Amino acid sequence: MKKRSVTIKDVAKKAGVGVGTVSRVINNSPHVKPKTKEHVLKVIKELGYLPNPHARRLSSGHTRLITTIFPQMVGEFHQLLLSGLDSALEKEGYTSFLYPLYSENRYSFVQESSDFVLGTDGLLVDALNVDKLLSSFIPKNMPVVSVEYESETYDSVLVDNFYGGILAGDYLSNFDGEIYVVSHRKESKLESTVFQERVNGFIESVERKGRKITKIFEIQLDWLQAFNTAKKIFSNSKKCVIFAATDYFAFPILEYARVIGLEPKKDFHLCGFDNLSLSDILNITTIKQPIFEMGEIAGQILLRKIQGYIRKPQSIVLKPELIVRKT
Amino acid sequence: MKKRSVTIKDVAKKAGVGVGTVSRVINNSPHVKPKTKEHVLKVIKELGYLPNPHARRLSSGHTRLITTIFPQMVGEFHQLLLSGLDSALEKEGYTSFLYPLYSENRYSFVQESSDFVLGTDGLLVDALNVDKLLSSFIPKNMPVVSVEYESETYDSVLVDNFYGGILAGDYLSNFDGEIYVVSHRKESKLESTVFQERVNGFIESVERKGRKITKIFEIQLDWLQAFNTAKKIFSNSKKCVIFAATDYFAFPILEYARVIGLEPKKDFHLCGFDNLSLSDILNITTIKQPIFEMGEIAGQILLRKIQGYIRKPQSIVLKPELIVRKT
DNA sequence: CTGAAAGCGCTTACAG
DNA sequence: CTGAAAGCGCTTACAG
Repeated sequence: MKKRSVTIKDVAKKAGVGVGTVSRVINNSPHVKPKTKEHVLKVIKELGYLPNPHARRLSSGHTRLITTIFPQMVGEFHQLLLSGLDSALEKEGYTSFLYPLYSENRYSFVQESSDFVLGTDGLLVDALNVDKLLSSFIPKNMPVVSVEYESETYDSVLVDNFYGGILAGDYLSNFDGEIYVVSHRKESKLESTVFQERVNGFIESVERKGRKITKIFEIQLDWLQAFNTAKKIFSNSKKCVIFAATDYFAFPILEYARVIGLEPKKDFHLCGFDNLSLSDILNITTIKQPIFEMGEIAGQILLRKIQGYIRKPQSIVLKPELIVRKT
Repeated sequence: MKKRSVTIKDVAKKAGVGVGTVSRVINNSPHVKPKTKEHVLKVIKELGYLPNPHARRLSSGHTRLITTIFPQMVGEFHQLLLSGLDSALEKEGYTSFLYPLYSENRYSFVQESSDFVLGTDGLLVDALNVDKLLSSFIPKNMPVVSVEYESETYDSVLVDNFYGGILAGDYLSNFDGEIYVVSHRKESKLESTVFQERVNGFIESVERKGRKITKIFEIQLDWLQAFNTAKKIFSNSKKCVIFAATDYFAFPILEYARVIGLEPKKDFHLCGFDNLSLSDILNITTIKQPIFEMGEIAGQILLRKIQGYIRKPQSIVLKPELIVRKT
């Protein structure tokens, strides 16, 4: 029932020019006489003409759009990653929109109706096993970059999580007390293994130092679970050192310790991972990831692939860094 | 240079049928003989055929896609809102992707290249002045729903923020001490006024009770700023009551109080807004918003508009609720 | 149930 | 600098 909207033909007719000319002006082609352009622009405004994006994309073959897929939304982390991505994309007039997989339904949706991914020029996948996720629904020639997961099929950019774990282990091994690890349990088989790698590095380091890990907890990405885990840890031993595989867990742990009157660096030691702003505020020792840079590099690679650069997929691995603060 | 991908014609030819038939099978039309369908499906698989979404959208006129625009990414809040939205959209085979406006560039991008919004069937805008944001770039017949902002042009669904402020005021006025408010300063003129309304309601209530507000702080949506604000507040007066216009601020305030050894409900009182899970963990008294419901209702309205339902724009206003905990 | 054909609204050589 | 026309890859009456 919605009345047909105004098309390029309507504009052409009213402006007394060919549709080609109208097309040129809306695409800012330099090959239009200024006077013609001005006139066409006026008619466009009068008619309230808005080019149909589907038609444009069908004939031009591109959209200047990128899809970004990732598991849960972790506000600050993604804002940083995406800012990095934006900084690369903007230069070429691209932008990205997001498709977070925070529910089962969303997992199946991407896999079943790849349609909306195919409707963009490229795909960035964060912290997910792209190789399994994409399967046969994405054509071979679709430009894809994997972040925080080392793909076998596509270019990847990630941080050396194992080494990050080593750094945390080397730091925490200096202190007395029982050693605990609080890590993330994958909620989907498709999530990447970054957490496992961090833990593996940590284990490696701790063992090299001749220490033992008392217990490893694996929980969901959830404040409350981390809080309750802290409760368990501190009920076992007041004197302890804890590696939280993400700052997101480090906060509630510190918080709980404070509630029961424990003092960081005296009663316990704690090292997080990520270096989110909250670890700065709370003065939590952590492993810093270059998040913005990951996004930026991923964007650059993606753009190159879209532009036709072909090469064997390779991985770019950035180094994490220990930031010692007051825990 | 990328080799032309396989089209519906290729499939038709190889399967020995017309393109119409291929179209019918990929669209799951019931008017295809099972045998034909099976055969075509086989050929599709052999050829690795993937329908071109742009062509589909151009001729069918729809995408079953919704754009969701909102300011910064606040992990949990949006995950809830979007889950509500999903629950409405999924029933009709729709899904939404996100376009957060966390940077200046993104603001101008939506406004300049409305293109990618027009490429979807509908638009959900959260916590933004839609009326100004959309201006002339969105055609009049585009289905739009506004959440957390009362639009003059479109349907809106929101919580009665003023009343929420009243609830907070009625609660906090019971306690002695200087009264402070920590609210959000808009980072863009286009952000909605929910925070202002909460504060207005709070002021109204407090004045009715014959009390006075000592100071109102307006800060960015940032842990550190809230933390530092708490520092200022507590350096003025140890005995105080604080209204944090979002739980996001309530946490660092509580945290700071704890660091300097203050005890909630004894030394100070605190009421947040939103009822995010962290306020539950930290036992912060707060004003609960029905976030999921907002998303769900918005989705239902959007769907109806897409389906052609036309009516005057109206607002649906939900009631917030005081949740008394240990602050 | 199926095929041939028109049409969706653009872009882009091509010829002038 | 500009117009007429082919083409992008589908969907959908229409006729059979």
